[in-house]
Amino acid sequence: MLSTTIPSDALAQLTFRALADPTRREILVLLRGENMTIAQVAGNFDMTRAAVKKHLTVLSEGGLIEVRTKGRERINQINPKGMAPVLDWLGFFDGFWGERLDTLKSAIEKDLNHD
Amino acid sequence: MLSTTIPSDALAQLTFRALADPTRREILVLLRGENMTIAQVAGNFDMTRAAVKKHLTVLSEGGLIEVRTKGRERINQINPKGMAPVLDWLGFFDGFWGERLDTLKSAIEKDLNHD
DNA sequence: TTGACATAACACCAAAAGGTATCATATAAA
DNA sequence: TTTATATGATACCTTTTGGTGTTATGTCAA
Repeated sequence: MLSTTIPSDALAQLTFRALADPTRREILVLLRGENMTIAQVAGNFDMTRAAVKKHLTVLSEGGLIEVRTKGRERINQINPKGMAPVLDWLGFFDGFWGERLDTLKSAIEKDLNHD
Repeated sequence: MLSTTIPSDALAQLTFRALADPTRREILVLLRGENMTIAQVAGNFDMTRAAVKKHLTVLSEGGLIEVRTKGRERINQINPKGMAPVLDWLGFFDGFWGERLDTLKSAIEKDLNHD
């Protein structure tokens, strides 16, 4: 059965926006392995440090990373809780997906299997 | 446990982009209930048909909707399969996003069972 | 066939996004 | 203290995005 209330989208907007850029998603993949300073992140891209900093700011606004100061460095760290609004929004479609879809299901299943 | 292979992001880019705009997410919520022509979708927004058409094109490019012609009308219909690249990408972060993604997965799994 | 309607296909505009370059500031280290 | 380093902040440029308005095309119906 389909829900009738629309989830508050305002909460999710900044997160969706943060995820929309491939560089930012790549940064998340990097930070998944270890925390990094701005310079360390920038070392992985063919882009100025200032440009990387902008991406980090957007990620931070989207709640996907947290930044803590350590001396003159800024340590950027993934914030797993930040994905919650997106997952909530996707969850709104649960019933719909479940009712009709097979390809999506197999994608999810595949993921479940190699955990 | 963390995966080591980075998922192909090219596949997901158009989908993430399509989801990044609040109007487009709202359109998905609308289409979740019923299929609609462009005019019908536009009727739900304070925006010209042309503007709505652009959003529908982006959603289509992202694989999130499918359009079929019926006479002079274009019926826009949700394509749940289109969400798979996004869920795959999110699945890459299992260890981080943790329970919430698990919950989403189990909800979909549950739906699998009573098909 | 003719008229009404649903959409396509532009051209155009303003704002936002992604990027660079440059300079200032704070901190670690010599 | 002096010097090198890590970052912040600002200004500026270019491309993309979200939107409008107008005109053209195709299709249904009388």
